[in-house]
Amino acid sequence: MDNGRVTIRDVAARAGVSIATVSNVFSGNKPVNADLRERVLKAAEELAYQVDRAASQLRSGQARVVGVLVPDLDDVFFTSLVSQLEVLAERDGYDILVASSRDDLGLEQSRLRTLLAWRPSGLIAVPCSDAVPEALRGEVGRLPIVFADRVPPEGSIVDTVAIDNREAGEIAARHLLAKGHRDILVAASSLAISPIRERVHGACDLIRSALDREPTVVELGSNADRGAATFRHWLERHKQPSAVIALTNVTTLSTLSALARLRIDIPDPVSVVGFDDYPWMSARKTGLTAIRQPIAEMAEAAWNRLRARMAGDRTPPTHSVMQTSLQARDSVRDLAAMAEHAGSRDPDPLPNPERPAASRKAVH
Amino acid sequence: MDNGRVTIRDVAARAGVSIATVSNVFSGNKPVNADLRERVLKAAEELAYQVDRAASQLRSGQARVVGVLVPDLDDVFFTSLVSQLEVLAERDGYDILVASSRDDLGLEQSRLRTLLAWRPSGLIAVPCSDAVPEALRGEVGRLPIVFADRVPPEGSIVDTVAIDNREAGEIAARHLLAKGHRDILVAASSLAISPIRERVHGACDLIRSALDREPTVVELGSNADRGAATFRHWLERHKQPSAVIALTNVTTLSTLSALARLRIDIPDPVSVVGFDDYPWMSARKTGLTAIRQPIAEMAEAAWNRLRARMAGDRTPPTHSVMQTSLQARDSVRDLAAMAEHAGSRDPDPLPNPERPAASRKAVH
DNA sequence: GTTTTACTGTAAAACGTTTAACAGGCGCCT
DNA sequence: AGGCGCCTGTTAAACGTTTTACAGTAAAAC
Repeated sequence: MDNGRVTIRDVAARAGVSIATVSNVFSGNKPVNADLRERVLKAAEELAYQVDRAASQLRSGQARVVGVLVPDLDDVFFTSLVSQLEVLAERDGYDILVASSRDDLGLEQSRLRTLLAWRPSGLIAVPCSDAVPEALRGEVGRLPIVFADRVPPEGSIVDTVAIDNREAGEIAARHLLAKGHRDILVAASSLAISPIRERVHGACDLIRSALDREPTVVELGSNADRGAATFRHWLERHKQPSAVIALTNVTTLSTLSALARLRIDIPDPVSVVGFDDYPWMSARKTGLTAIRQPIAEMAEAAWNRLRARMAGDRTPPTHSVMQTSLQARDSVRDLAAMAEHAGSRDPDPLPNPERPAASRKAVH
Repeated sequence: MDNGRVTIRDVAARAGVSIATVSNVFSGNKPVNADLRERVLKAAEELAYQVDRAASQLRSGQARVVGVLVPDLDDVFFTSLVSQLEVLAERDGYDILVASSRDDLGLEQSRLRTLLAWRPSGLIAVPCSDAVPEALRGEVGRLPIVFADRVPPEGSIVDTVAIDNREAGEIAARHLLAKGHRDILVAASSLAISPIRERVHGACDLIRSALDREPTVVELGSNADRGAATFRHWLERHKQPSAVIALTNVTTLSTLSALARLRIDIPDPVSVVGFDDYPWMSARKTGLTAIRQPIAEMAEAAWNRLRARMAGDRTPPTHSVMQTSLQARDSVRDLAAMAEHAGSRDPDPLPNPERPAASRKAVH
C-alpha cells in the first residue's frame, strides 16, 4: 500500500499470516483452514489486492493466457472465430492475446514471436501459408498448438481443425447443377491459400465430371472492394455466367457488389451461391443461398483440443474435419424446373439429388 | 538449454559476457559496444533466445501490453475498432489482450479484473454502462485509460473518444426530411446505452421541431436476428412508416431483415437510413444510405491518447468528438422531388438543405 | 506413554529479468 | 602526475509470486 501497488506481502501482514498462506488461498494449491482463508480474503478485499500475473507466471510457468493469430481482423469469419474462442477461454479462466498477420508471412513471423515471448499456455492460429511457420518450429513439441481453417491438405504435425473444403465446393456445385445451371463461374479469393484451392477443386471436379466442361475460375483477392472492382472488370469483358459460386464470405461480397453495380439481378439472370452465413445475407430481398461453416463448432473443437494438450495430452496430432451445409435461400434460380415446365412434363418440382449434409465432425 | 527454456544466462555464458550486458543489448537501456553486441546477438540467435516478458515485466513494471475491452466481438463495429487498434499497437510494439463483456456488467467487472491483473500499460474500453466500471475506480489516476464510443454525455473522468451522436441522429433525420419524408420511424438498439439515446434525441428533436410531431421509437436490441423478429412483429401491427432510421449497424440489419421478410421494398414504400459503413451495404441492388462513423480515426485518436498517457501525460482528460457523415446511396426515396414533379413546378431536382459534414475531430 | 501419521502453516529459495551501485580504463584538464 | 569524469561492463539486489522443505500440533496407532 506504500507505493501504490498492493502485494501479497501487504495482505499477509494485514491478515496476520505468512505470504505462503495467502498464495495458497488464491492459487488453491494447498488447502487452508476456513477461518484463516476468511481472514485472508477479507484483508485482500479491503486492500483491493489482485495477484500479479507476471510474477505468478514467472514462478509457476503457468500462464493462463493463449495466443490467437488470424490473418485478418476485418474478416467476419476470423472475428467470429475469435469471438467464440474468447467466450470459451473466459469460461475456462484464460485470457487471449490476439494478433493479426494481415496475410503477410513476415508479419506472421514477428507476431508469433511476440506472442511466444509471453510464454502462453497455448496457441491457436490460422496460418497464412501451408507450412508450419518458421517461428513455431522450435515449439511444436513443447507448446500446445492448434491450427484452424487453413491447414495443409496432407495432414500436419500439429492438431488441426478445418472444414471439408473439397466437399464444400462440391455441395455448392451440386446444388447449382441440380437446379439446371450449366454455365457456372467459380469465384475464389486466392488460389495460393490451400483451403480455397480445395474448395475450387471440389467445385470444378464435380462440374467437370457432370458437364464435361472446365468451369472458369476467377481470383478476387481478400479485400471486398478491390475484389468487386476486379470482378466488375471481368464481367464487362466476358460472357455472363448463369451462376457464380463465391468460395469465401469476402468474395461473396465482391461478387454481389459487382453484380449490383452492373445492375445485374439475382437470381435472374445470374444466380449466386455464397459462403458463410451472416446476418446481412438474409437482410436482403433475395436472401442469399450459401455454404454454411459451423464456426462455433470449429472454435469449440479447436479449444477442446488445445485444452487437452494443455492438460498434458501427448497423443499424436488429430485432424478434425467439420461438415459444411447448404443454407438454401432465394439467390439460385431453378432452371431445371422451368425447363420441365416449358416442356410441359411431369410437375415434380424438386428432383433433389443433393445428399443431406450432416453437420458433425469426423476425427482422424 | 538444459531444461528446454533458454534464459538470459545461457546467452551470457555463450557470448562470454555478463547477463546485464545481454539485458542491455535487448532492452537498449544502456549502450553496449558494437562487437559485444554482435557476439550477444549471435549467441541469442544460435540459442533461439527470446526474452521472457513475464520476467521482464515483473522487474521493470513495463508491460508493453494493453487491454482492449468491448461489449460484443460479434458486432462488426467493435471488431473493426479492435482490428485498427491491433495495427496501431503492433506498430508501436504493443500486444493487445482482448476481452468481451457481452454487454453484461458483471462480466465486464470480472473481465476488467483479469485484464488489470496483467498490469497492462494501458486500457481501451467500450464500457457497457455510462458510469466508470467499479473495477476501474482505483485505477483511474494510475493507469492510462481511454473510453471509446460509449462515453457519458456529460464528460468523464477519463479520456474519451466518440462520435457526435446527437449530430449523427440529426444528419439522418435532416436527410429524410429534406427528401420529403414525414412519417419517420427511429429504430434504436437500446435506450439504456447513452450514445444511442443521444442519437435518438438528435433525430427526434429535429423531426419534432420540423414537423411538430413526435416520431415513434422502437428498441430492437443488440442481436440482429432477435431484432428482426421484434421489428417484424412491430411492422405487422402498426402503420407502415415512410422511412426508418436505424441507429446501429445491428439495428440496420434487423430493419432490413424484417422488411425483406415481409417483402416490403426499399426505398419504395419504405426508405431506410442505416448506420455505419460496411461492404455488405453496397453489395445490394439498392445500396444503403447510411451514417458513416470514422472508425479508423476513432481508433487512432484513442490510441494516440493512450500513448500520450503511457508516455506520462498528466494533463486533464480530453474528450475527442468525431464527426459522422452521410453516405448517400439508393435506399431513400426523394418524395420532395416527386411532389414537385407532380405539381409540375420548377424542375430543380435536388433542393439540398443539408450541411456538408466534415469528418474531422474537435478536441475539448 | 511413545511413536506415527496427517494436517496446516511458515521460512526461504527459486523464477528470469532489470537496474542501482560500483569498478576499471582511458582521456583530459589543471 | 594526480584527480576528475566519462564510458562501458559487472555484480548483486530487487520485482511479486509459487513451491520446496521443514516445523509444529493434534489425532491415531502401537
